[in-house]
Amino acid sequence: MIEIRSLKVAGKVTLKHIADELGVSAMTVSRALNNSGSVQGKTQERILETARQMGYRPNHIAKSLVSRRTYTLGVVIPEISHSFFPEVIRGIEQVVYDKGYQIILAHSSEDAVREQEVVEMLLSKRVDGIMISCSQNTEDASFFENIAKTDTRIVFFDRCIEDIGISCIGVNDRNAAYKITEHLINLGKRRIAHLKGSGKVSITKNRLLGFEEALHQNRVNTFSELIIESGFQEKGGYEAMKILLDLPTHKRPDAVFAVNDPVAFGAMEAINEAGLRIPEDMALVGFSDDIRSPLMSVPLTTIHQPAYDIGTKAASKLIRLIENDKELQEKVMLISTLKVRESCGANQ
Amino acid sequence: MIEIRSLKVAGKVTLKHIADELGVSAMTVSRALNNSGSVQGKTQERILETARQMGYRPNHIAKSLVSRRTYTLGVVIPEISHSFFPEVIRGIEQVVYDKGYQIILAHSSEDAVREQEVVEMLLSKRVDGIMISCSQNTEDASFFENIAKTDTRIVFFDRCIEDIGISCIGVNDRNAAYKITEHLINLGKRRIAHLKGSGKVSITKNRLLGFEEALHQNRVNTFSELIIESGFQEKGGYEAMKILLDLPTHKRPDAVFAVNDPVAFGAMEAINEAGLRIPEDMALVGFSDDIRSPLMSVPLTTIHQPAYDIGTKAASKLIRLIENDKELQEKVMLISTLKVRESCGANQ
DNA sequence: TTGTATGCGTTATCAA
DNA sequence: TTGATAACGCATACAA
Repeated sequence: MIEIRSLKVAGKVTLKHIADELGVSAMTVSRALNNSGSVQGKTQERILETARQMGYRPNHIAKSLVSRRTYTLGVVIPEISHSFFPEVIRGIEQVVYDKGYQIILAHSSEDAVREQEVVEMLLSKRVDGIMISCSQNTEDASFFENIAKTDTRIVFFDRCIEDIGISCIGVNDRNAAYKITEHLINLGKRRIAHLKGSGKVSITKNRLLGFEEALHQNRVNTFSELIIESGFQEKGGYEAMKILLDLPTHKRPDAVFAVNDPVAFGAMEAINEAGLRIPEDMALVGFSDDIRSPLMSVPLTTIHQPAYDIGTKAASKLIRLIENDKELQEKVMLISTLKVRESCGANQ
Repeated sequence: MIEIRSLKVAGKVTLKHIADELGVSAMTVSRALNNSGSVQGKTQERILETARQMGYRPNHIAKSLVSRRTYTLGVVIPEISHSFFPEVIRGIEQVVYDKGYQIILAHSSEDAVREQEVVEMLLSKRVDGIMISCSQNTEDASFFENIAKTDTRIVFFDRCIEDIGISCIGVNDRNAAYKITEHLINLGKRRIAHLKGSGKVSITKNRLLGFEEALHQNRVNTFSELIIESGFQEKGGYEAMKILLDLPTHKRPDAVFAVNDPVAFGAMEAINEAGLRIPEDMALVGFSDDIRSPLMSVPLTTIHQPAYDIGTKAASKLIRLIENDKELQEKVMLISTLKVRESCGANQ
């Protein structure tokens, strides 16, 4: 039983305090606490016990200053209220926790300016790495290229900037978009619209590409007035759909492929308001398999993305990049699956 | 135009580097960068320009070591896949971003052991404060009391430990539970079950209290075999409901009040599997107004909680506690509202 | 207005 | 096995 002379309030006890308490040096305490092996058994025991009693908590700030490692990763997401992202975070959390890291969660609110600000902040906090899914108006690739040149590792997930040598974890967007568009074609649709994303991010480009390719390969006409930019949020989907609905009746689409499910929900609302039925008057499909999609009054046909796995893959990739200098950048495309429900008209 | 002799890769530039570059002292650079006012206009300009060109990024780790402030808050949630929590986080994010703080997100996965571990880690990272919603088996109040004694501020939200002098931001659970139970009584229900939460957290206790009180005040019998612990997750709701369904037919409840919506979803599944209809054979209500609740095939009657506001209030309270020594602990009860949908049988 | 010394809490390094 | 010293990057306090 060791009596502590100066009982400190937890949270402010330092190595020095423990050292003074026991009449040893701070270094010895450090070594004992870190189990370096070079401390006498008896001394180590006394130190451990005293540290416990004094409520010692290592100061990771000081540790980080010395080690230049924070064991903290930044995660930047554009919109936490899309169910896809919390699920990705669950996956990330699982991996980083096991590996002894923490995450700082930052939210860009679909705004590139705010995105850069939060990334700068993460960099100032000296996170060991960053996982990011870009905002809808992210354009400045050089911003990320410059970061990639530093010793801060970075990995994109879902919404990537491609071809700048930074890892990207997502699904095969192009192929999936192709498949779901072809599904509409097989259902007899011939005037197919696309509510496209924004900016230069991968999913905007690749989902559009897959869409166009499917039309082309199946000799279905492409109508440029049926490709409307909607961004990635419900509101944008609603507004983009309004534009399509304002077309003369014979020019209206018979099917709509939305870049993601929230956009499809917005479109759904506009279609309902116009008094049209889904899928009879207009088929509608999305992408991402939002938690609400199977529950809508007309369940939404969509592409299921393995969000949790995207999270685990992104996190393990990032940690490997941090911990292993020889680890290479890579593009990981997980398997997505077509979820046929009712909004496409297949199950009538 | 200033020529930089030693172009550093961004992220590793220090005050000293900039100072050497310009032949001034590090302190002058520090002052210039912090706009302390005591630097000559010309010098300051040169410093700012050089810092920009060299890609200087302040090292918040070092700053924090000196200032003992990290401008980082820990947020501990039990289950990120309940839509309530991401919405709370959105609210928190909004406030902390405006005030210049960051958040470290930690996930206890409904496990008290993990909860303590992540809190210890947050403390080691010297967060300025912690917002926490307890796990379902959190029991150790003294753990939090001890933290409250230190200079790390702490605030509970939604799931609190009460009466230990720590702020709690939530809704009036007891009153809301009373109201929704009385609603069932007014609908003629007389054998009402409660799927109760777990542990010592506020919502378990208060929702049960409100439930019992409503029965009592309205002279409706309480049946102890109809109060089953379910925890807070869907699975627990499913299993608890199975127990009720195994009761002899005449002893089964005619209505069920679940401690939250995920539990109600689990119960819903069990009821469906048993071939019973909601609400005809058994009414069902929840609490929290999950994003899925209005979309279920039988939309769920529930209590709506202002999740976003709970987040903003919790964050502003915490920041005030951090920044103002005279700020007092308080219990904030926001307004919740009864959302009558179809699962209770009112809209038939 | 600018610079020097010192300390924040920890660890690497070298010496004893 | 233990200790003294310096360093991590910055800011406070004081001196010039």
